[in-house]
Amino acid sequence: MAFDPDSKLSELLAGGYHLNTRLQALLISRPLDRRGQEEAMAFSQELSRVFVASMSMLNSNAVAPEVRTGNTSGVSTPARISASREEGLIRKEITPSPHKDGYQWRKYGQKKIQNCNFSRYYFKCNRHRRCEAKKKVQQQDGGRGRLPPMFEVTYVNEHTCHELRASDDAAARMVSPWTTSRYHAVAGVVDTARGGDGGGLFDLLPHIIGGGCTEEKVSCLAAVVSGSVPSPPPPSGWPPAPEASASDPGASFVPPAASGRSASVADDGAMMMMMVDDTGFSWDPWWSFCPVEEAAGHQLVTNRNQHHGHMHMDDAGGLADAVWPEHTCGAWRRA
DNA sequence: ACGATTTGACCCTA
DNA sequence: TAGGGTCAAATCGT
Repeated sequence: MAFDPDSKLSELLAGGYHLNTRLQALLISRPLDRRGQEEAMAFSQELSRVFVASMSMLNSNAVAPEVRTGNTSGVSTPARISASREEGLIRKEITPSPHKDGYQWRKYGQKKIQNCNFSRYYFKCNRHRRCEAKKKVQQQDGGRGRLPPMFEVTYVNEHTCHELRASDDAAARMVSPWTTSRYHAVAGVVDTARGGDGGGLFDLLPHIIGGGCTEEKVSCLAAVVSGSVPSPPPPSGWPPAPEASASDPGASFVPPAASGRSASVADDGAMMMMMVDDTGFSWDPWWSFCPVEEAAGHQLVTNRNQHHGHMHMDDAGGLADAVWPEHTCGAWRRA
């Protein structure tokens, strides 16, 4: 496939602009609590990454791929950057901090490499199962003594987790008519509240999502409905940790903390979240609402090991509107 | 119990 | 066939 650096750069910058817009929306929407700050920091980190990638692309346009620029700051900024226009988009960095790149990675291999004193480590992006971004980390020989060790990090494939997350989010709004109408109802309330002083929100939302309406619920709903769910989400803090609602135990608003887990239900049982992807398997958490009657008395099926939460529902296309309730029921078994 | 990591085996390619 | 890359069962950590 041909690689067009100009359109890629344009795409990158457009993404950066979009990120900034969302960061601004986050900053003006409400006073920032700790989680808000984490979200803002995640956006900021993502923006930094966009800048670095953009500069990398500009550099690669100006110089031959193997001509690298130096950096002696000793911080997480890549000391040297090179970019390849080969298919698969390979990018190399020499850095003292190979793990601080704003993404979540899962190690999937380690190999002793010939003529290298250190093993090579293999990582995959852990933000979305279908994100094909990978990286290899190889500590360089000669980094001993007083000098900090340096690592060559080879990135393979661009992150697609942002788009995958966004499409998951979009799919969440296209589920069953029941769900869609509930989304719209919540959206209307949230929009109304945002347009005004927000004072009516706590009065209205309980009629939609049930009693025990907490700020936690409202902010999460607002995030979902307004599309400001971080994409990609920060490494931590989203979904909010269960303890975030500890002050309101009656609400039991506990978002799924990990893949393969069932979600919880609001205290009247009107709302729940679960994790499904378009392959029919349960994976990263995303947010949706579902009539509790379909899930009551059921339990999410999970397996152990890397493929936690494997639960094949059917081959009817995953998240198509009409089959959502069916999928939901297929994903649950009688307790 | 479950997510993350380790690590030997296997696969692919030059 | 050797070496690099990936898989996946076993193990670890919380």
